[in-house]
Formats: sequence, structure tokens, C-alpha cells
Amino acid sequence: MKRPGRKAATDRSFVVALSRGLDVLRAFRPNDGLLGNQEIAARTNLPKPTVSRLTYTLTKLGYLTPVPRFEKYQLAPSAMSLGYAALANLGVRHLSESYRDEVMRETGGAVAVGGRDRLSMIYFGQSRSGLTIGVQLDVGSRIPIATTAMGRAYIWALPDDERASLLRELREHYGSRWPRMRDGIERSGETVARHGFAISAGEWQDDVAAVGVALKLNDGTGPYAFNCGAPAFRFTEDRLRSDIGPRLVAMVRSIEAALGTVAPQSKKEENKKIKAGGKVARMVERIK
Amino acid sequence: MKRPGRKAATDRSFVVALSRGLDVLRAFRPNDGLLGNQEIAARTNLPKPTVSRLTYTLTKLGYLTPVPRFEKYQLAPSAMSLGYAALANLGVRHLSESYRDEVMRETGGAVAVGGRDRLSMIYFGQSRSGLTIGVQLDVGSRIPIATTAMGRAYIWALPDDERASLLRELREHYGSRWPRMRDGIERSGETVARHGFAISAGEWQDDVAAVGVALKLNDGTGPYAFNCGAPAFRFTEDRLRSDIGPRLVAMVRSIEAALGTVAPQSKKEENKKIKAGGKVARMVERIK
DNA sequence: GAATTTAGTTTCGCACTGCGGAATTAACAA
DNA sequence: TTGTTAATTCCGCAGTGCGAAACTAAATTC
Repeated sequence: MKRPGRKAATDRSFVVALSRGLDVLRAFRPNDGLLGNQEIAARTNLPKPTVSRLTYTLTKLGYLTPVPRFEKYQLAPSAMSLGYAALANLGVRHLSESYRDEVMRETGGAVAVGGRDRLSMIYFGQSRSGLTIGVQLDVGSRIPIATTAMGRAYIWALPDDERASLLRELREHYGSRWPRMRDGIERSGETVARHGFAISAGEWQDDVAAVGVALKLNDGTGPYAFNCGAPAFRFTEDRLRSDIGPRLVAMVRSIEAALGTVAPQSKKEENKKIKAGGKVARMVERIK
Repeated sequence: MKRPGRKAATDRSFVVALSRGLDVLRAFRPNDGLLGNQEIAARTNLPKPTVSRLTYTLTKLGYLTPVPRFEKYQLAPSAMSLGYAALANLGVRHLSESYRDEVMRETGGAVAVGGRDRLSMIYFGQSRSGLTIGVQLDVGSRIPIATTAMGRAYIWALPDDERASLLRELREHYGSRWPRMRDGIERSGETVARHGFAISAGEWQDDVAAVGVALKLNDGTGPYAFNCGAPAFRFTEDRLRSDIGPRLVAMVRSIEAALGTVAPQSKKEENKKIKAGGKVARMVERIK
């Protein structure tokens, strides 16, 4: 008999213990700092002894710190270092910095790049001036995909099939709130098609207005997306359309040019890509 | 027969698969961005099929992205979000920000807080002005424990037994280079005892000079450490001793006061702590 | 100060996972 | 073609990782 609570028994390459351990780490969300085994068990739906073993392992490895005073655990610095290795390797982050700074200075808005994690976009980097008060987002911050300019730009940069499955996930997640969100997403689909940027004015936080533009890479990763936002009184919807949006589009196009993302650079590369087709297809299929 | 490559078979609570999966993630270091299964296998000393399964699992979970173009993997945004949750929960980071800023302005040096991961210190947060060129360290950056001011301050804030075992690890790690490092560490032990700060002038990077001061918490986590550094021509050894060092010590004492780290706050807490003794001891013992 | 509640740990037998040596497939290079 | 290098698939089985239930230990209630 199959034990309860397992993933599909058929997938012999999926390492359940690893998945569960990472779920335990993810149970720690910003601002609830300390968690006991009990709470972790509740959040992850894992039985207590299993959680006990996983926290024990994670502690030994240095990803969790016990806080004896409260008999709870806290994420440790090691957990951080995982993430920041990721950051350092995201070329877009570094390469786009000067472009972001420039647009920030020109527009007075905060400019950021991010990528997707589940149903959120995560900030890789951002340019803020002392002026851009209000929005206090840092590297690593999450914003929802469905209601933000960055997220919507991302959605419309996805290949059709991936977009479809993302939208399905969003629908499930949001339940009754979905129709309103879908409308916003569809509207931005139009602005993306027509002008290259998505808009969200007051749809995420009612005093924040922003535009978003996606960046596609040709290495199979991404897409990523940029935004430029400010308090609503500073970025009127008109200004977003006529000034900020086009500017951000221009910025991203420049970055694309700098990255040479348009097409494989050489005959050889082109060749490689075609030949790799079979293998890649299998790879993607399996991951799907 | 025991299979090769396993941890001590006796520890029934240690989840090997989780440990290995995290090792795979850690195999990605800043600036070598893409790794294939082969390279991961080499770095982690795991057999190829095992790596295959782990990368498959991590990819499915969204921690790795396949880069089909090169048939390799890259750390994905999800990996980052783990680390960020850690950051957001480190009260010291946020609470110390204004203090750090002030010292940065007063001294012209970059001021940072960090904690330990293995044999490195990791930056949680830092204050840099436009003036502090040269040192380009970001949140998440690693610097060695043995040769930096931050690391040395940390070492001398550890309880004796933990310090001893850390020093042992360092000795093993550095081999023939150890004696020189030990000298530096010992020297800073004296300055810490006498003045409260550690110095590293040109011992990490020969054009960087810094002081470090540790912060002990009474919740059982940490310790953490602060540094204040600048190009060597700006911070002469004399100035470190007479000006920067004392200033950083004063800063950390203020932060400690603000955190109320000196003793348990209430009779009830005190009580709790004592009663918890037995359980805590067991916990620590097991983790040791 | 006994009874209850709440949180975490230990036990233990065994089902099934995760393992890894060896074979296989695939993409290139010569 | 043949050789080389890298990744995946096979597959039998050792032993890991599992989780229900029992247990311990604090904190709380009455």
C-alpha cells in the first residue's frame, strides 16, 4: 500500500525527503522569525516526527539556528548565502544597473528588475533615490504577479503554454477574486501588444503606480521583468502612458541590445540549438 | 554492509538526502553561474545518478533553472527567496541601520553587520556612502573569518568551547598558512580584551583597513559582528586604534542597550530560562 | 499539587525510497 | 567512422526515512 502524503509514486527520480526539507525552510516567512516544530508541522502538513528529523538535519547543516530561549528555530546566515550566490550569478542584475540608475534619475521613480518565484515576482535589484519614498522594497522582496506591472509584463512575455498554466494556477489561487485580476491582466496584454509595457495603477497598492516591461533572453532562462514605479500622485496614468512607459521600453531594448539576446550569434550556435532539440524537448517535457 | 559515502550510520535522525540536495545547491558559487551534472558531481563527491535525481528534484521545485542552450543549471529566483526570509527576520540588521549610517558619515568608512556561515562571515547589511569606493561588498557577500576584522571580533565573542572548535577547523582548512593567521587572531584577541575591537590592516586585502566589534545576544543566537573599513590610506593603523575602533565599540554598546541584551528582562523570563535548562542542554548536546 | 494541555522526542517495524554500478543514449570532435 | 565526454536509464536491494503511537517534560489550570 502506498503511504499517505507522498508524491505520485511513479516518479522514481523525485527525491521526496529533499523536497520536504526545503518546504520546511520555506515555512519561514519574512517577519515571523521564530518557528517551533509544531508550527512548521502545521504549515507544511508534515507529521511531527518527520519535522523533528528535518529541523534536526537543517540545524546540523547550519541552515537553522535553535533559539533556546524560546525553543524555536530561526533561519541562519547559511540560508542567506544560498540565495545570494543566485544573485551574483544573475548577469541581468549587474548589467542593468547603470540603465536602471539612469531611468530612475530621469523619471524620479524607483526602477527594479525581478524574476518569478511561484506566484510572485522577486526583486533582484533596484535603483532608488532618496526621493522615491513610499515604496520600500528591497532585493529579495516579493510582489504578486497578478496585480503588479512587473508581474503582468512577465506574464505576457511567457510562451503561450506556460502562460496558460500560470494563469490556471493564479485562478485557483485567487478563487473569487480572480475575475477582477483577469481583467487587469487582459488589459495589460493589450498595452503590451500595442506599446510594449504593462500598467498597474493602484491595482496592487492603491497609492502606487508603475509600468512594467519584460526582457526575454535566448538562453532558455527567464523571462525577467523591469518596473518603474512611484507614488500615484507623482505618476499619473497619463504620464505612465506617454512618458514612463516608452522610456522603460527603450531602456529594456538597450539592455537587450547590450546582451545580444535577439538570436543565436553564430551559425555554429544555431546549429547546436537545432541539434539539441531532441534532448531539450525531453528535458523540458520531464520538468513540465 | 554500510554503503560508502554515508554519514555515520548511527544517527537515525539525520536525513541524508536533504543534506545532499543542499550540497548541490551550495555547489553553485558566485560567479561560476552555470553548472552541469558532471561538475556538480565532482564538487559534491556524489555519484552521477544521484546528482541527476537531485538536480531533477530541485528543478521541479524551482530552485534550479535549466539553461537548455548549454545543458546546464543555474540557481533560480526561488533560491533567493529563501535567503531573503532569513534577512527580514534578523532584527539586528534593521535595528542597527541608523547607527551604522551615523558612524559611516562620521568616519567616512563603510559599516557592515554580519554573521557566520562555516568559515566565512556573511554580510547582512551595510552602509556605504558614495565616498567609500574600493570595497564593493554587498548584502550576502562572504569574507573570511580568519583574516578580517569582523571575523576576528566574532571569534573572540564565542564561548570558549565553540571558539576552540572553530579554530581547529580553521587550522585544518588553512594548513601551512595557519601559523600566520593564528598570530593575527591572537593579536586581535588582545585588542579585543583591552579595547573591545579587533583590527585587520592589510591582512585580508592589502589595501583595506578595518576594525571589528562583536555583538552578543542573550537569546542564544549569534554572536554577530560589525566592521568599519576603508582603503588603507584613509584609515591608518593609528586612526583605527584611536578613533574608528572606540567609535565602533560605542556604536555597538548603544545597539546592545537598545536591544536590551544584557540580561533576561523579567523574573518570569529568568524563571523560564532556568527551568528550560535541562531541555536546552539536551538540545544543544545533540546538535553539537 | 494533581489533572490537563501543549510541544517535542523516542521507539520501532517495515514499506518503499533512494541508491549507485553498469549499460545506454546522445552530441561532438577528429 | 570511431572515440570521447556527458547525461540518463536500468534495476535489484540495502537500509533510510517514515509515521502511528507511546512517552517525557513544561506550562497551565483548577
